[in-house]
Order: sequence, then structure tokens, then C-alpha cells
Amino acid sequence: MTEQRGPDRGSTGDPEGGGPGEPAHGRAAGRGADRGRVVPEATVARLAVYLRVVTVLGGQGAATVSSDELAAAAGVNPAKLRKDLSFLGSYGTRGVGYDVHLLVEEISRVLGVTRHRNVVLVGVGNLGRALAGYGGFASQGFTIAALFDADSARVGEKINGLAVQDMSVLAASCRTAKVTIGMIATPAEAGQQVCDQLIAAGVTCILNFAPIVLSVPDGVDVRKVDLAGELQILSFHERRKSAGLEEVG
Amino acid sequence: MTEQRGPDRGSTGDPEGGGPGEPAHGRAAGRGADRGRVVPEATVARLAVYLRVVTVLGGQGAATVSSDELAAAAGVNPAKLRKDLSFLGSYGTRGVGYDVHLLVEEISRVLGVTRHRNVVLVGVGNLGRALAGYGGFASQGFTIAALFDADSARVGEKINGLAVQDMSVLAASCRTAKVTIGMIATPAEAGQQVCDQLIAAGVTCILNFAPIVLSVPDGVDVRKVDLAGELQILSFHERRKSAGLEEVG
DNA sequence: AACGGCTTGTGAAGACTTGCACAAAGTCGG
DNA sequence: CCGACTTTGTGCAAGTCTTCACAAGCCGTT
Ligand SMILES: NC(=O)c1ccc[n+]([C@@H]2O[C@H](COP(=O)([O-])OP(=O)(O)OC[C@H]3O[C@@H](n4cnc5c(N)ncnc54)[C@H](O)[C@@H]3O)[C@@H](O)[C@H]2O)c1
Ligand SMILES: NC(=O)c1ccc[n+]([C@@H]2O[C@H](COP(=O)([O-])OP(=O)(O)OC[C@H]3O[C@@H](n4cnc5c(N)ncnc54)[C@H](O)[C@@H]3O)[C@@H](O)[C@H]2O)c1
Repeated sequence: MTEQRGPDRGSTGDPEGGGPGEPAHGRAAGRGADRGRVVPEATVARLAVYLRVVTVLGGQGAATVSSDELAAAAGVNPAKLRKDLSFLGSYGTRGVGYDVHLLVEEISRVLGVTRHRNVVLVGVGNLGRALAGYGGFASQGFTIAALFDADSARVGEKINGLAVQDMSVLAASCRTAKVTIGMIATPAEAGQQVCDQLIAAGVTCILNFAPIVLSVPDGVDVRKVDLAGELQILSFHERRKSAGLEEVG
Repeated sequence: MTEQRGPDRGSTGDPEGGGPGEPAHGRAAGRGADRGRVVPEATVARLAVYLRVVTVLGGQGAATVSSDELAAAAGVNPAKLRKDLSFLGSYGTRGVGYDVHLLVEEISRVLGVTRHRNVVLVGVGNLGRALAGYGGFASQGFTIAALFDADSARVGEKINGLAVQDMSVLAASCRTAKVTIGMIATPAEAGQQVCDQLIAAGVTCILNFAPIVLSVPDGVDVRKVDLAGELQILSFHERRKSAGLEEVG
């Protein structure tokens, strides 16, 4: 009932069954929308990468890309890429490749980023400031609609043209702006409480930077960004690499 | 040859074979070190979470934890947690649980964080400043040993008591401090070049914040933190949740 | 109109993960 | 010292994901 998605991927046992073994052809109208197709979680995570890569290729003037080219650019196996894209429907042309523009459109559609989404950020400290000032969100279809902090000394301060607001208006603000995604950049101690407040305000997706495991009701998605955890994973691999030196015998 | 590890988990086809199907009992001396045991990638990612959770529990005075308690706190299935911990060896006591202190020690050992590791950070901009000022790394066994930036206006500036250095001394600095982990917080355009410089300086593990796929030689591990990507994944789930409303028929 | 070359889409096999269920093993009260 | 109770460690089955290999399909050329 909690199972955070993060660096690993977890699997909360989605109600949907069916897997790759499904009689995939014969369903899902050949070239139309992906009606009823289940996109695996692992694929969703890669779609974000493909979207960025294919957008760049499009910007460089490419009209089509082959799965080999795209896979190389995204750093994945070509077969995996093709299978991933096949979940969106059949948008490639055999012998030619994928139409770059169409691909951008279709991936965006599946990811649900065809229209901008509003996001709120709670906790405007060290990290929160960096996030608030980051232009990379807007270019990917996300607008930070509001900033919140519990520190009254910070309320009212403008960051990147956006005023920091008091926590008391969080719920009203989220509902007005139809915000469904919240980012938590408060200290760990405040994380769970802020999370609860966000959910009470109607937020159903949370990106958590605090190093804690949030507990949320069903229907709310949480992804966590755990930087120290990332370093520990790297540390593990580092240790393994150098392990050979001492354990030769 | 590239395959970044990030939100998803990828699998670069590690040379190691063997899997869970291995005759796990009968090997790995019952209670001693985990000699020769292969720790699955998915488990490694969770070990970082367990380490944090169990550390907190220890700080609260708990002497032992059961797999159920620990699993609940970490947000995973108890059986999964036990299997994960079994890769470190047999450090639990049946009928009692795990010794908190011992567990911290063993997980730290496997993750290779028993002694502090030095890390360098390249790119002291918006995000880099936040990272440089973050105290959470040190408490997890990582010390930011040096900061680098290409902007001469920033070289010399002190952040959190550490001076920003010029890129020209990166290699020397890394070798002197025996740094094997590097963090990249430069704009996307500079990412690959900086990555190459880090590798040339002897770095073998990279944590990348730039929204690009780095290409690195074998033997170098990359993990990426893609915030816009995380939001897109959340967006996908959000879209799915609200899809029922329009597709009822 | 048929052909050769190239690339997609996907069945099938294999690899990896998860989670159940339970025997093994240890504790605690009597 | 024993028996009841608790909790670990893990065999096993069921998923989920990855990768290979190749038929099917599209294009341009002859
Ligand atoms: N700074 C980094 O680079 C970094 C890296 C990784 C993780 N993190 C994590 O991100 C979080 C924020 O880090 P930071 O360095 O920005 O910390 P910070 O202390 O600089 O900022 C925290 C902000 O949250 C606000 N806050 C505290 N309680 C609140 C509440 N109940 N409601 C709303 N706002 C509240 C504070 O007023 C402050 O402005 C921490 O959990 C930290 O562990 C930070
Ligand atoms: N700010 C955020 O919250 C945020 C969030 C997600 C991702 N990112 C990514 O992190 C990276 C950094 O973001 P930022 O907002 O800090 O950008 P920034 O422009 O504020 O900082 C970039 C820094 O890198 C330095 N730099 C440029 N080229 C360099 C080179 N070749 N060698 C060394 N240093 C160089 C610049 O001088 C600057 O100080 C970007 O790739 C961005 O997409 C940032």
C-alpha cells in the first residue's frame, strides 16, 4: 500500500493483468489509438527518455529515425525500443523507420503531456530554490504554478517571478489551478505532514525529494528522488569493481 | 555499452550469470561474510532504503527489528525484504528479528559505505549550489571533496566553505583525493564533455543531472536523475487515472 | 510488376523479480 | 527441559521484463 517508485521500479501489483504474452496483434486497431493497450511500467520510464531524444533529433532536422538510431541515442537495445514503441500502436514504417514528428506526438499523448500541467512545490529552501528556478520543467510541459513554505520569513519572497505562499492557502490554490502534481522539498521531518496536506488538497501524484518513505492512500502515486541513495548504489558498484583486487585467490 | 541506470533500472547484461535459481543454500558460509554471493541490482537499490530506515530505528532506541516492522517502514513486502537481506548472509535471529546495529553494519559493508567516499561536483549553478550545500551526503558517508566550474567568474567563489576550482585542475585534484565518484550538474550541452573529462581523471561512477544520455566506456557506471522525466511518468499515471472518466463506454 | 534491400512488429525463449507458504530455528514461560 | 509461539530463510510458482530471431511490410529500382 506504499511501495515508492524510485531508482528501482517496484511493482505495486497493478490491478491490470495481462503482459507481453498477450495476443497483442489482432487487438488494438492497427494504426489507430492504443485503445485498451497496457503500457508496462518499465516502458513508461523509457518513453520519457525517447521523447527527449527524438525531440532533439527533430530539432536537428531529421524527418525519420530508425529503431537502431534511436536506440543508440537513448542507450537501449533496439528490440526493446521497438517493443516499447509498439505499445503506442504501429507508428513506424517498415523499411523506413519512425516519423520523428509523429513519434513526438504519440509519445506525448501516451505520457499525457500534450497539454501543460500545473505543479506545486512545497519547501523553498536550498533545493526548492533550484527547482523553482529551473527552466527545464516548462520545456517539457510542466509549469510550477505555486510555491509554498512554512517559514513565514520566506512567505512573500519572489523566486523567478513567483511569490512564495503560506501553507494555509495550499488547498485553495491547488484546487483553483487544478494542480494534481506536487513536489516535496522540505526537510525529512516535515515530509509526511506536507504529503498529507497535498493529498488533502487534491494532489494525486507526488515527487518526493525528502529522504523518507511516504505513506499514501491507494490511488496516489509517489516517486522519490533519493540522491544519497543513488550515491550508495554507485558506491556498491565501485566496491564490486575494486573487489577483484583483494579477492584474487 | 551505454544503458544508463536511472528511474528505471535497465540491465547492461552484466558478465555475471547466475541468478536466484542458484543453489543458494549450501554455499555462502551460514553466518559469515557473503563471499561469492551475487546481490541482484534490484536488491541493491532497496538496500539503500533499508539502511536509512534501520538507521532511523536505531536512533530511536530500537535494538532489534522484525522483517515485518522493517518492511512496513521501508514500504516493501516482508518476504522481499527477507530475501534481500539474505543476500548479505544470515544476520537475523529466528523468533526475534534483526539486530539493528549489526544490520546497519552489514548493509553498509555491502554497499561499500563503511568508510567515507570522496565525490566531486562539476557545475556550480542553480542546482550545483544546492547540492554543494546539502548536508545529507555527509551523513550518508559521502564527502564533496571539490567543486568545479568552467565559468571563470565562479572559480574561487566559496560555497559552504569549499572553493570552486577551475576545470584545468580537475584531473590532478581527483587523483590526489582518490575520487571515483563524480556528479554532473552542468547544462546538457556540456554534459558529455564533462563526463569524458571525469573519466579521464579516473572517475568510474557518475551521477548525472543533465538531461542527456551519456556514453561511457565499459567499466564506468552511470546513474541519471531526470526530474522532468519523473514528472512525465507521474503525468502518465495521472492521465491513466482520469482516463476512466472519458472512456466509460 | 516483380525483386532486393531494409526496417518494423512480435512470437517465443530466457532472465530476472516478486510473493507465498512453510520448514527450520530460536525465544520465553512454565 | 519442554512445548508453545515467533520470526527467519528459502523452495517454488507466478509474474514481469529483456532479448533474439524472423516473418511481414514498405520503398525504390529495374
Ligand atoms: N539540497 C540538496 O541538494 C538536497 C539533495 C538531496 C535531497 N535533499 C532533500 O530535500 C529536502 C530539502 O532540502 P534543502 O536542502 O532544500 O533543505 P532546506 O532546509 O534548505 O529547505 C527546507 C525548506 O522547507 C521549509 N519547510 C520546513 N517545514 C515545512 C513544512 N512543514 N511545510 C512547508 N515547508 C516547510 C523550510 O522553511 C525550508 O524553506 C530535504 O529533505 C533534503 O534531505 C536536498
Ligand atoms: N536547477 C534544477 O533544479 C534542475 C533540475 C533538473 C535538472 N537540472 C539539470 O541540471 C543541470 C544544471 O542545472 P542548473 O539549473 O544548475 O544550470 P545552471 O546554468 O544554473 O548551472 C550550470 C553550471 O555549469 C557550468 N558549466 C557550463 N559548462 C561547463 C563546463 N563545460 N564545464 C564545467 N562547468 C560548466 C556553468 O558555468 C554553470 O555554473 C542542467 O543540465 C539542468 O538541466 C537542473
